[in-house]
Amino acid sequence: MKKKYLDIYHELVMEIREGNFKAGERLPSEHELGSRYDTSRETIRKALHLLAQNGYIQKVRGKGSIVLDLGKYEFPVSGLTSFKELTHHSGQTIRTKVHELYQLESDGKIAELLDNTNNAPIWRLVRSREIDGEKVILDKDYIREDIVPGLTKEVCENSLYEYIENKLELVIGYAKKEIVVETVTQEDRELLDVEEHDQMVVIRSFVFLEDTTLFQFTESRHRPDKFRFVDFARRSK
Amino acid sequence: MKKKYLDIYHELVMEIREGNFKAGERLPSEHELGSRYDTSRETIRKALHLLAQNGYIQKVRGKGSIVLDLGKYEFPVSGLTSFKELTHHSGQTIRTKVHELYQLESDGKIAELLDNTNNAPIWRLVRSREIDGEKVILDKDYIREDIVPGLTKEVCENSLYEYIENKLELVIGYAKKEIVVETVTQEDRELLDVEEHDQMVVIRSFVFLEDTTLFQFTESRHRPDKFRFVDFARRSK
DNA sequence: GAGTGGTCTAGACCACAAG
DNA sequence: TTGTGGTCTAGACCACTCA
Repeated sequence: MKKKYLDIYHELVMEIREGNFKAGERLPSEHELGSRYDTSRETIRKALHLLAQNGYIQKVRGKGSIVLDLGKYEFPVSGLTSFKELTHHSGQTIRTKVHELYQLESDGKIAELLDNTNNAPIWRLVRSREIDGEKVILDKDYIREDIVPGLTKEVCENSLYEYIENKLELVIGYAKKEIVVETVTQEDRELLDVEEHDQMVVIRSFVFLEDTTLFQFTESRHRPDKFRFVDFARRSK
Repeated sequence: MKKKYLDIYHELVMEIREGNFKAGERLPSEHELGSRYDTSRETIRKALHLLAQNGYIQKVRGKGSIVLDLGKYEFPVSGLTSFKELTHHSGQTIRTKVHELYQLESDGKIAELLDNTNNAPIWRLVRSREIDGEKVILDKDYIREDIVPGLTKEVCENSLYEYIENKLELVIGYAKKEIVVETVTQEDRELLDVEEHDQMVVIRSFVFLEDTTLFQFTESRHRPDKFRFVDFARRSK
């Protein structure tokens, strides 16, 4: 299905990134954009809604859509490398090592965690992440094998989500997460370069498909000096 | 302005909370809801979009809107009290103590942080939060006095945001946040019950009004054993 | 008063799920 | 084939900002 509003959204993102619309300035009015893209105002509004949700603009009634530059607000003091940079962007060396990959036959606790009613086998996957020569993240995953079959060491060493979304063509819908701080475990010490630290930042997630199926539980353990979480929050309207 | 879609949203939230629509079941179709509320389908869709954004339902094409119960997915191991419970809900005793409240005359670094071009005075506010008899959170705020005038010890001991949004009738638009872990400072030790901990979870935020004005910078320092952040994330469409 | 975004309507056609 | 949600239209009226 063709999504005109998505095309317009991507077009406007590009224009903002390239500086054709600058921070503090206003976008053309919705009426004007409607003419420019030869479409209805409601379709333009869908595109602008996406821009606002993703922090590119702020809509102000009576004035217009103001272009933002959230990147310019950098936090003082902490000169650490960002988590997003570490995991997604930039040319940092990330090496993944698979420590465990096997199927559990409906272990009681984990089966209950993932879904009370399902008796399918469950993958247990343990990986460490080495960034710039230091092993600082430990990822422990439990994944329903009936939904994500065919996992191999090679797949897990590259991007698991790339495999799930592109090869298996599953669509992830939503996730529930928590972030807490806990004491270092023996496993952390064995698989990571914990060094002098005695606490770890722990991110736990339940991950659901678009059709509401719960298929994965993840525990991601980060050495605290290498952890950073950045968030952009806005009221939902 | 009357917002029909907001009324419908609140009505449906109440029905879900009361169990009239149960988790796993489907809401009535958009067409059906349109008849029921005597409104157009697009207006119903706005209400359902809000429900989805806030984790009440998941829309599935061809099937319908499925009611979720994210509350039932509770994280194992960590039996700690949640941050949200601590700060927002429940009958826990929270006592706020104001340690500092005064105006800075355009201090260079802070002025630059809050806004390069503004020479208005800036409030410096330092508060500790005592929860169930332990002082575990230290909040340090810098607030533009021209936007938030009239701060008193009493206002800051109660809810600052209640004052800003209800008394001053300012509307907060969005915020940029980061979460990191840093070592305990001398100030933490003096104002909080740090005990044996040597690290703190630090949440820093830039807070903006609806008209894109940056008016506040906040540093909130939490004792790690009392910190918990819960998040519900979904793809924006 | 002119221009902006916010809400709302009454349709239309399309893609997907399930019987 | 029927029913569902997803996209899109061409209007309308309202609330707000600013000259």
